[in-house]
Amino acid sequence: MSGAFGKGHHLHLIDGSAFIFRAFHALPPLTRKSDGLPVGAVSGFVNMLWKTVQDNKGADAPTHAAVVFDKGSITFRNEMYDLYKANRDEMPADLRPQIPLTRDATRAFNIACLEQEGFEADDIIATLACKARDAGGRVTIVSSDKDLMQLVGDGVVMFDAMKNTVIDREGVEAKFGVGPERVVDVQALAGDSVDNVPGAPGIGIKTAAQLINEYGSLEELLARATEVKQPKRRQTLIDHADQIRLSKKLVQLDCGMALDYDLDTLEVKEPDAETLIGFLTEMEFRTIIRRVAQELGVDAPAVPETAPVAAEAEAIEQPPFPEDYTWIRTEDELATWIARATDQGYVAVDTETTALNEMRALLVGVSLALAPGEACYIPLAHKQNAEADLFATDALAEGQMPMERALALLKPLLEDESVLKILQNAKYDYKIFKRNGIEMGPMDDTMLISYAQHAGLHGHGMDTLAERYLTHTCIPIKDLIGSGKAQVTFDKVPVDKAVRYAGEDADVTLRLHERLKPQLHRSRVTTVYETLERPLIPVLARMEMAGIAVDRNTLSRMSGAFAQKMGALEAEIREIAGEGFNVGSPKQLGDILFDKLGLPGGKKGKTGAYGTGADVLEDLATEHELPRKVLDWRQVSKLKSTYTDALQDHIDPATGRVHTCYSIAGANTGRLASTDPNLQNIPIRTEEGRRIREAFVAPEGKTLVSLDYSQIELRILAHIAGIDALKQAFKEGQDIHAATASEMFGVPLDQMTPDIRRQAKAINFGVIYGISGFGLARNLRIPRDEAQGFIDRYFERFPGIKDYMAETTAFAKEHGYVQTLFGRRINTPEINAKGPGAGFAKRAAINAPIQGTAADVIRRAMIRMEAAIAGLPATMLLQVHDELLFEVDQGHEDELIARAREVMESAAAPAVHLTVPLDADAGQGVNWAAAH
DNA sequence: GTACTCACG
DNA sequence: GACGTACGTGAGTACG
Repeated sequence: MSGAFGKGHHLHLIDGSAFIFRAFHALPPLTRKSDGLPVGAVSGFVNMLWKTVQDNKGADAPTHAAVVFDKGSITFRNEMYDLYKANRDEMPADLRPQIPLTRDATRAFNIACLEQEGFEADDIIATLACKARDAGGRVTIVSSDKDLMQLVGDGVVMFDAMKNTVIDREGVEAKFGVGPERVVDVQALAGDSVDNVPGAPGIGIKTAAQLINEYGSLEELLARATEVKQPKRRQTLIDHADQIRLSKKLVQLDCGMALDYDLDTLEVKEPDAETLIGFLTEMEFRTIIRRVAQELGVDAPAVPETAPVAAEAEAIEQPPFPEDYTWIRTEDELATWIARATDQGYVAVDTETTALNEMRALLVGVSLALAPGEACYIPLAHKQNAEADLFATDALAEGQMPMERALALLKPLLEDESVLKILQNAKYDYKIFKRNGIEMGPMDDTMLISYAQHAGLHGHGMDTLAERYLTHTCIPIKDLIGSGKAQVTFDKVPVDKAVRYAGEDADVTLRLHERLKPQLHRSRVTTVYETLERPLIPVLARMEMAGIAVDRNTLSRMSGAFAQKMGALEAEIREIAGEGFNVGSPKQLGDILFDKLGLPGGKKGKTGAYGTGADVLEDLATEHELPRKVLDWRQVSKLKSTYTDALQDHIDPATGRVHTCYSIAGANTGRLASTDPNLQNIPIRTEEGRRIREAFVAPEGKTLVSLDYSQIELRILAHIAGIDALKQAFKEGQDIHAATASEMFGVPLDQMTPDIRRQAKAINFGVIYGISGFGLARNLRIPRDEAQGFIDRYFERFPGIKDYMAETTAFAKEHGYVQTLFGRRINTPEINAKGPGAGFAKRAAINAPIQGTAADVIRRAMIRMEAAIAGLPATMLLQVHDELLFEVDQGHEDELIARAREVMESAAAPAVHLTVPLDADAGQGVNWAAAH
């Protein structure tokens, strides 16, 4: 492509500064091995640049490209408004030295590198985009910065490299509610807390868009401000007209700045291999060197191995992912791999099965990895290709050894105490092997290794981890088994394809282990991983496999009764509403309640739909009889569909029991989560719902025993925040909510009323959740100032709580995470965000150490429980956050309760000495309702 | 697939 | 000084 820039040309403008900050914040700190220079942001920047270049090699490839940077922090905007961007934190010390290196990187890629003193990157991008567009070419701005959205239009789009999405005119309208040409008007009104653009106080993007759409433009709006109906808005617009005009100037990008560059100089050029490799070698980016060298068709130079500072060297040697892996067909071949694994003392293992549910899944094959790029797959139960063999689809495919022979060979390896088995989501494979007579151990789990370090930052599934830590995209399982109706089980997958997929899984798992395991130490969560995560794998596996007996007849009878009740309610509702409608549709219900019946109630934000939640209906129930009926219907409907119907489908035909699946790494705080089915939300709060627990039964001759921690989160709060009055109340075994009320309101305990106690209870819970006047007011249905008064009094009476909240928030802001008493880390990446997200993050940060510590305590109890009740005819079945449910032979209930209580009440020790006692309440009965 | 609603701690 | 708010989950249903 040559000649002056014009029609047919395509210019890519990459927002370099945004790239750098994103890289810096998204990646763990990485230093150059030889001298410790921080290079994490450079590494991320280079990876993103390389990815952008590679992804854009298709038909729509750019003919011209440039990376644009900010230069200096003082721009012409500061002359207009000295507070512009004044709220920006200073650049982190680790990032500063990396800035020039990112310029070097850009030049090494042979991409034009643009910056100009006194101008922001945005202005350079604006000027070039306008020029290119006016010359008849097309422009793609690689950025997700909303300030650049004003440039979108004919021939100009944005590309969000993170989300991989194109932002065009429609995308802008979705974000701002107006077209690109009015974006500055909306921004001028709404202001921007990130850039410290003042805007109009009290007006956000929503309101701004509405005003601009109504008046056509900002100028028109300001000129006719006196016509605005809402008095508050009108006054704001009149009072702050100058400030709004200034804001517009601040957000308006300069399309006509004098540039030192010409579009034609931005023509895309192939990078010079020597220069680029040279730069990367200097940076010691081994992985990317290899990839770049491969792409450019040159040999990758070896980066001299300097002595790593510590064992947790970051840039691990990573060979490319091979096209294929080894297909193990014979026992001899398998024996060779097993011998090598045994010899080296570790091996990554993965199983392929016919289902996600381990109770029903059948083993189809096993893969092993010994080193990065070196993995094999042992197919065991693949079916003959159905198309090739129409009449014998049950026949096994060629090239597989007998299942029992393979398992007999694998068993000694998998059970070898001296060989570490590395798995992703080990509980799954552990159960599969267990069902095949193999008790696997010892194990490492990359999912849990990631969770211990990165809870709160991202998910811990293999695809996510591979993408993030290996920059590798895994073969999607859908490519093999399809999706939806056409989905097949893994045994129908042709073996050659399965080899590639399964081999990759084991390979990725091994590489993730190499990458993440050494970092456990650095994050100081090794003990968390080793004492709170890993030991839970076999414990939970055994609980899940034990399952709990559920009586189908009880559920079935209840379903019938619920169906009748729903029918009756539906008839009544139809009568009252005067027409039939789907009560289960919030949309239709909203139309009936608010449009047809004209009940008071507003629309909700995002979708414009009416809110019809229980709290709304509850308020409406005083005005009309319909909402109450709907509430009743909803309750019954929920119980039927979610519980009495759905639970029946989860009864395993083989065991007659329900086997839930616990996810260890599901909840950020360290809590477990229960799925398929969720047995942690079985009703209890209403009498009718509670009866569902009667269907959870003890088999003949056995009893269900339940122990639950009493007020564990409040106790932990009292300990952490050092609230003597609360601690004393717990030590004396007082009713804690009554004691709180007594402290707060000065009411003696013997004169306590249920209502005062109820209010204190709500405050106690509120404190754990990161209280706000608004939230408490809503919960107690009292005026907001009254709620705020309660909170103020609470803090006055228990100043330690306020201190705890302030200290926790400050810690989170400084470190980006909070900790439980046992050292569990919960990352809080949003804590320093501006805007409404900050409130959420703050409350989550306050809650996480409390909820997380309680989660740690019960984990410790569960891990110790098996040994403590060994010898008793008892089994631990379920965990519900602060409750453990057991099944025990009749006659041994008291012994079980005594031992389990001892374990639970002493679970914090010796790691943590709690200054409050932990109490566990016990119950027993023939079903769960009776046992609680 | 997303939004809404509601079950639990 | 306004904004939008209780913390953490999973599942069923409606709807585009």
